[in-house]
Amino acid sequence: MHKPRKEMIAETRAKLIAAARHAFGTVGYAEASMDDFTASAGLTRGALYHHFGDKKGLLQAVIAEIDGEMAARINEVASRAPTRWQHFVDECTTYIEMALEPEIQRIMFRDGPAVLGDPAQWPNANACIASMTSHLTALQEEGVVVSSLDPETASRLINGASSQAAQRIANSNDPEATSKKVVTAFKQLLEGLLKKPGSQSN
Amino acid sequence: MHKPRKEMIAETRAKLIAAARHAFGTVGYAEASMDDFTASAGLTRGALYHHFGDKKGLLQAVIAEIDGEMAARINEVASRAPTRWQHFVDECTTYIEMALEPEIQRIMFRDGPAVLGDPAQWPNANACIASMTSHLTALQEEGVVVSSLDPETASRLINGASSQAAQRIANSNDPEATSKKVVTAFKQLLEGLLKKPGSQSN
DNA sequence: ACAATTACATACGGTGCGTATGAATATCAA
DNA sequence: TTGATATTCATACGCACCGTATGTAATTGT
Repeated sequence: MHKPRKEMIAETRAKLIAAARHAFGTVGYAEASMDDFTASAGLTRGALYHHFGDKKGLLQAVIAEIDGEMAARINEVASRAPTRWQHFVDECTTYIEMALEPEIQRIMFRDGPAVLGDPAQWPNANACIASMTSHLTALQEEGVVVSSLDPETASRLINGASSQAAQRIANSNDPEATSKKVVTAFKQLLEGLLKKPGSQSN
Repeated sequence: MHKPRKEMIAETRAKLIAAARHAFGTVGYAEASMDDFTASAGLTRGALYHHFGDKKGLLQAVIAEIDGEMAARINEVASRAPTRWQHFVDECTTYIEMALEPEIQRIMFRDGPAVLGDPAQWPNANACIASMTSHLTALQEEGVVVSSLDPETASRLINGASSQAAQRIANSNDPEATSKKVVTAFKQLLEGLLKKPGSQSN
């Protein structure tokens, strides 16, 4: 007896996910040959179909993994910030930073939605949104943010702006300069959520 | 002599674009068989490769056509609005409305970016953004909008939020109610761009 | 230890894409 | 008018990829 069986299974699953993640992140989902990247993991498509059903299933698994990592990074940043509002802003900027990585951009923002549809409907990948939403509700209760808006809706809109922000930076030929411009514009948008001192209940 | 040749060519190009647009908009780019939708236009792949090079080229042509229509609709709405700021807001909401159509959502926001990459880099499909950008610059010169932000950057961010807004409405099981929530949240974000009365030069 | 299940590889057929080739028609010059 | 040329599009071919069906070795339960 060399290894417990459950371990072997988890290992092959992990190898397949890792190989697929690399392939999807570099050449893209459509161009990634199942024969190729399963072979690069020392396996065949047989294993893939057995564990994940089909190519889409494997993409779902990859996305779930990445989403988990993103949520972890966001919660990590979440730990230290002076005010809750600053905390929220940091979450957003962290999100933008993560979206700068080509792998995340490609898998989570381009191929993922194209293959699996609206990310809001994904069952396993909404941890980041959930975090932002809960913080927004708290900010509303504290009276920092206008109470008229639905937190999850706002989170989604901000998310859309974030991904555009990241793409703009990533595709720029002067990332430093555009990064500044993008972040200031982004923060400016966020200020629209703040309750103005002179207004009541809006 | 039945028809001038140039007309025949334009006709077949139009037929191919129309057939592809329908196929891409319904079953999606990846699932759209070139044999199938060229046949539905009474042609074969031979014509497609001759005129558009490959499947991606045809997608580009479809996108260019849709982008032209979107720009036309936006400029149409642009004609009448009391203030320039209201004009800008109307542009955004019109954009959201257009993004509600499944065909536009699928082709312009999902398959398009997945196949052709960042829409900001598309050579032929930026008319809507250009319009919004020019209006933003005008608003800055009038002192309505804060001068610290780059107009095109802001337009892109707003665009990202808009597409998310549209997706949220489109995938809702109560589109009426969520539409209200989404639009209010969206307008709230836009207010972040407005210059506050009490502040100077920010 | 033997049956049954599981984990994966192999083999096969079908589909869709890109290219190379071919045929028909229009254009143009003499 | 006519012959040469170019253009439009169809047909034919090979290849890569995907999904399934089947086979096999190893592991688990009894």
